Amino acid sequence: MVSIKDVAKHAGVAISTVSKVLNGYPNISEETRRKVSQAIEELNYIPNSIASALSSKQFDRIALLIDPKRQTQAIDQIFMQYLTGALDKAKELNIEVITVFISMLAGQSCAEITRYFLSQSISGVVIYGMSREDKVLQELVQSRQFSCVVIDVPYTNSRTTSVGVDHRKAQYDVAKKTIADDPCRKLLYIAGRKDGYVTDLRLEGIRKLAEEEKLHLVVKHGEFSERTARNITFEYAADADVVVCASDLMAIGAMNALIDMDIFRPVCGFDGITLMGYVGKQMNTVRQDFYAISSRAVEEVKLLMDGGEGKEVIMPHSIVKMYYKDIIV
Amino acid sequence: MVSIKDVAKHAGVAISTVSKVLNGYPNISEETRRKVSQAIEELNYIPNSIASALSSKQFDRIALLIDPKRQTQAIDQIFMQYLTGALDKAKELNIEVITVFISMLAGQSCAEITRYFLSQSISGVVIYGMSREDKVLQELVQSRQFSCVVIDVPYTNSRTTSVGVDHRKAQYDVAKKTIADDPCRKLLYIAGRKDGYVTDLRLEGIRKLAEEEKLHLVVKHGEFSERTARNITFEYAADADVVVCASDLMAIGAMNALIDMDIFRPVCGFDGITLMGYVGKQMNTVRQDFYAISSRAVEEVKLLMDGGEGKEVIMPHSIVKMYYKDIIV
DNA sequence: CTGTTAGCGCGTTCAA
DNA sequence: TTGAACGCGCTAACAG
Repeated sequence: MVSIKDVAKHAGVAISTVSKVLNGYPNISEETRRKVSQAIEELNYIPNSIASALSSKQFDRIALLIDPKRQTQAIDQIFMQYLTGALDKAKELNIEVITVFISMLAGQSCAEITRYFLSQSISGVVIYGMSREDKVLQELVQSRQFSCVVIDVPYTNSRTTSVGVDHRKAQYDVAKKTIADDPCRKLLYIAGRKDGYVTDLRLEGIRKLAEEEKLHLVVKHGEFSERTARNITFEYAADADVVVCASDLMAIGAMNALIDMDIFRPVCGFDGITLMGYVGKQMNTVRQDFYAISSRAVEEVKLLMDGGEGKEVIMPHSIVKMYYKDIIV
Repeated sequence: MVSIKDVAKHAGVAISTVSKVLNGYPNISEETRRKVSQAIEELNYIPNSIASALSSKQFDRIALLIDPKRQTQAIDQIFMQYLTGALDKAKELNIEVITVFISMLAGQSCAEITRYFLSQSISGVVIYGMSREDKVLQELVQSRQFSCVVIDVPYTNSRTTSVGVDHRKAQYDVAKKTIADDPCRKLLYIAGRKDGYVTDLRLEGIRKLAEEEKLHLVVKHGEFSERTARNITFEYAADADVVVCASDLMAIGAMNALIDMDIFRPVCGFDGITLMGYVGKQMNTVRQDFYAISSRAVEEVKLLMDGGEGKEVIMPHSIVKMYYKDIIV
C-alpha cells in the first residue's frame, strides 16, 4: 500500500505538504501542487479514509434503521426506495452509511445500541418506521445522544427532526378523489393500528372529509394487516358505498374480499406501491415519494450533525390512480 | 470521549494491558482483568473501531453491489432478502458492509471504482446480478484486486467465488412438476435475455425435460420483461399446452395475458417471489432462498479475504406452489 | 504476567 | 510557502 509518506518522498516534499495539497489548502505554490499531483498520479496513491478519519476526528457516519418486521415482503419496495434515496444523497454529501435492520437490534437495550453506534463512530441515525411500541428506539431518540431523523413520526426535539407527508391532508385528499369519482353516502374506513403514529392523523383526515361531505362514517381498525382488512370488508363493506383504507396492503385485502363477495365498491389505498397495480382493479393512492423523503432525511440528519436544531419537515404528496398497464415493463 | 488511555490510568495499568484485556489475550491475571473491566465499566469506555482498524490494519469491509436497474419494483423483495441475509451474516462475522447500488457507479471506469473501494478500505465485494454487459464489473472481477463473490454467474477465478442454485436442474424440476400436474405435449418456454448467464442454463434444463418427455418445445426470448412475455403469450400460448417462464415476472405477464385471452394454460415461474401469489391462479416456482444464498455469499467472501481460493458453490432449491392464502398476513 | 516502545496513515500546529 | 514534530486511539512486538 502506497502511503502519503511515499508520495512525499517521490515528490521531494514533506508529508504535511502532500496533505495540504490533498485537502486543497490555499498556501501552496502552483509549482509544488503540480509536483505533488504528479507524484500522486504516478504512484497511484489512494488516501486512506480510515487514517484520515482518525486524525481529523471528522467522520460523518449515519445508521439507517429499517424495520422489515411488521410488513409483508410485498412492500419491500418502499424500503428499497428509502434505501436508494438515502444512499444516493449520502454519497453526494460524502457521508458513510451503515444499514441496520431493526431486527438485528432486537433484545438490546438503549444503552447497548448506543454503545454499538458509538463504537462504530455513528453520530446520526435515520429511523424508518418507528412505532409507539419501540420503547428502546424512543429512548434512543429522546436521549439526544445522536442526531436523529424519524420518518412519519410527529416527534421532534433539539437533536431530532421529523420528515414525512401530511398524513391528515393526504388521507383527506385521496378519499375525496375517490368519492368524487363515485358519489357516496356511507363510507367504510379501515384504519391502521390503534397506537400507530400515523393512524390518528389519517383518521382525522377522513373525519374531516366525512363531516364536510356529510357522510356516514364507519371506522374499523385493520391493524395494517391485509387479512384483517379482508375480514372487515367481508363484514361491513356490503353496507357501505366506498371503502377507504389507511394502507395499500389493507386496500388489497379489501379489494380481494370484494371480489370474493362478488360486489363492487370503490376502494382506495394509501402508500402508492406498485403491487396495487396487480390486483386487477384500479385504485387511488397517495403518491408518497419515498425516494425523495429519504433523500431529504439524510440531508436533515447532516444538518443536525453540523449543529442544527431539530425541526419538522413536511414533504409534498399527490394522488394517483394505479393501473396494471402503467406498471408492466 | 474516553479513550483507552483513560481506562489505563483509572485502572492503574498500562495501555497495552487494557488492549490485551479488550481483545481477550490469554496472558492476563484474573486480578488485572477484573480491575480493567471495572474501569471500563465505570468510565463507560467504548473502544474506537476506527483507531483499532488503523492500528491492526485488519479491517474486514465488503461492498454489496446491488443492481435495481433491470428490474421492476415488484421484485425489490429479492433484494431485500439479499440484503438481510448479507447484513445478518456480516454482523455475525464482524464485517462492515457498504451497500452500493450499481447505478451509483454508472459511468465510472473499473479503475475509478477500484480507487473508490480501496479508499474505503473495501477488500471484498459481493455482486448481485451481474450481466454480460457489465463490462466494468467483469473487469473488476477479473482484475483480482478484490475478493469477489458473484451471485448466479458461473464464473470463478482465484479470488472469485460463485454462489447460486443449479439453474439447469431448477428449471428442469419446476417444469417437470408443472407438467406432472397437467400432462402436455407442446410446451411454450419463455426464456430470459439472450446473453444472460442464467438464460442458457435454464434453457438447457427445459431442453433436457423436453427430450425426456418427448415434448414439442417452442422457445421464445422474453428478455425477463413482463410485457414481452405477455406479448409472446398472446402470440404463441393458444397453440401450447403449458407455459413455462424463466422468471416470475414473465410468468405473471403470461398469466395476465392468458386471462385476457380467456383461455387456461398451466404457467410456472422461477424466482419464487411473493407477488406470484397475488395474480389469482396458483403457479409453481423454484424456491430460491435468497436470504440463505446471500448469507452464504458473505461467508464465502470472508473466506476469500482470509486467503481462500475461489470456488463454485451450489445452493439447494425446492419447488413450491404459490397460493394467495399462504401469503396474506 | 505486565509495561515500554514503536508505529498505523494522516491532519495540524508552529517554527523556520 | 514549507517542513519537522506531535498526536489521534489503538495494536503488536519486545523487554523486563
